[in-house]
Amino acid sequence: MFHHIYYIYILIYNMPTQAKENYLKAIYLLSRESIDVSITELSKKMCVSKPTSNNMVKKMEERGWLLYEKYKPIKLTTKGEKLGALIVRKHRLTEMFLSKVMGFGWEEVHDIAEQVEHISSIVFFDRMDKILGFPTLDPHGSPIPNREGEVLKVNYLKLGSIKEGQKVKLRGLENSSKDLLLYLNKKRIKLGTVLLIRHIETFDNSFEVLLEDNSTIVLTFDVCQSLLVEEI
Amino acid sequence: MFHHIYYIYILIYNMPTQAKENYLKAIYLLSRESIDVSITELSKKMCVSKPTSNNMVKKMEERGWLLYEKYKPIKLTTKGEKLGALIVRKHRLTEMFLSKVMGFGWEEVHDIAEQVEHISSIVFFDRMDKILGFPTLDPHGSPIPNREGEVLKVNYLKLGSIKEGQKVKLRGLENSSKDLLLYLNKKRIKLGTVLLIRHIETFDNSFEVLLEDNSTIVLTFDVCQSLLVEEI
DNA sequence: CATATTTGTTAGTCTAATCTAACTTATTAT
DNA sequence: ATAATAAGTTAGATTAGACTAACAAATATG
Repeated sequence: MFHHIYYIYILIYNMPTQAKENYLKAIYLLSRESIDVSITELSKKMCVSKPTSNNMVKKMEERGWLLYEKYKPIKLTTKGEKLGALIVRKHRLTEMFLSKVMGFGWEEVHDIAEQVEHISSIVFFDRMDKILGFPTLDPHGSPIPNREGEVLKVNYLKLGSIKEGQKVKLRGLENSSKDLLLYLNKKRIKLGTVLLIRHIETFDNSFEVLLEDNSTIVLTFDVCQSLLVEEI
Repeated sequence: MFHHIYYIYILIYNMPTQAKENYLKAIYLLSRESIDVSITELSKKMCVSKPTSNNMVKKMEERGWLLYEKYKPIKLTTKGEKLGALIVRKHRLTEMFLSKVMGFGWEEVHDIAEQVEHISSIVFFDRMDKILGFPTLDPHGSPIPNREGEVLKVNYLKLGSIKEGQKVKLRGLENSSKDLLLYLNKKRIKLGTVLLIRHIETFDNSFEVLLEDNSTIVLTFDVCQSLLVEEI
């Protein structure tokens, strides 16, 4: 008689709250960067106390989204992995939509997407996807997981590992901090920009780079390590 | 020394949570319909118990959003009125965006907007507004409050109050329930549709209406009371 | 190896938002 | 005018998500 109510209860129980979605996303992204996700690591990423993340991890384990043993790294289950990927999918699709359809700059999209990603409507994101022509990369060159949570493996190199004289195209960013994005704007560098490494200064590892407009700019090694490129 | 922290605290304290935004919106909309908002009324609208809405109303009064005296109707303050209007603004701008830019049907937009309206980014909604060309009405003909929370007064008539022989144009809806919208879709009636009242059946008050394609449809009085029209 | 440091856990508190049960105060109807 | 009904309130409980203080366990370091 009350089977329906039972199933609805189970359904709601298994829906991540906004907070849990954020934890899930954090664990997912850290894992993807091959970082061991400890309770401490997670609490740092989420800006919460250790007991808070500890507690959250236990609740998420109960829901079958991850496995955790004291002092061992947190491991997402298949279910948790998929949930995490789908949140990242919503985030990156939104970023792409904000950029391509609504005309926002790549430095503006993250903060807005951070809120939009928690919208549950599936049709909403499917429509974005369709309007965008089913993109595979977001405005920062990061891959958009597909509807099954599967991610295209992209294999770009850090500019810092490229040799003098090489010509490369900017394909992605290792970190998409607003500061970096604004810096790149100022230097007129965007995805697809062609860079020729004219000289690497051995003293401080800074890169002298020639742009297509024949202007030369100098990038610190730190910045170079944030730029993912493809040799051309 | 800690003045900044104090101000940030005050700022956050004065930001409505998602729940409070929903209460504010409900009170705002009920007030606009000239309905006396009692604790009971509010609890019904919000689908919560009376103690819950009672409690919430007290908290909102503390924040200076409304005035309440036992057994008397809830009255929004200027601040509360504006906050409420701005949430409705976000909701209706979103509906318009979903309809005009993303191609959703007018029966689909409400549920999605219900979530999007809680996004705090101001630039996000301003951009929607700009892309839409600063619309004043949503896809159901309801007015979109401006950035100051001011609302254009629209003065449409209920179809039910129109006399036989009159020709009218559909301008808005008294209630935008999904059922009504789907029904109107089926009858091929949308905003702007011209209706000629051919005959009013005295027996059940049903309206025999001629459409521009020369087809005749019969609308119950209830449906007629939900249709806001302009005489032409 | 012993100690210091880092990591994780426990216990207890807090706020927001919800509930139920039981009660009080108005209003309405007979 | 009084009893019945509706409206509002109080008290106490719950859950999610956060905190601090204090302690325990593992790892790292001198």
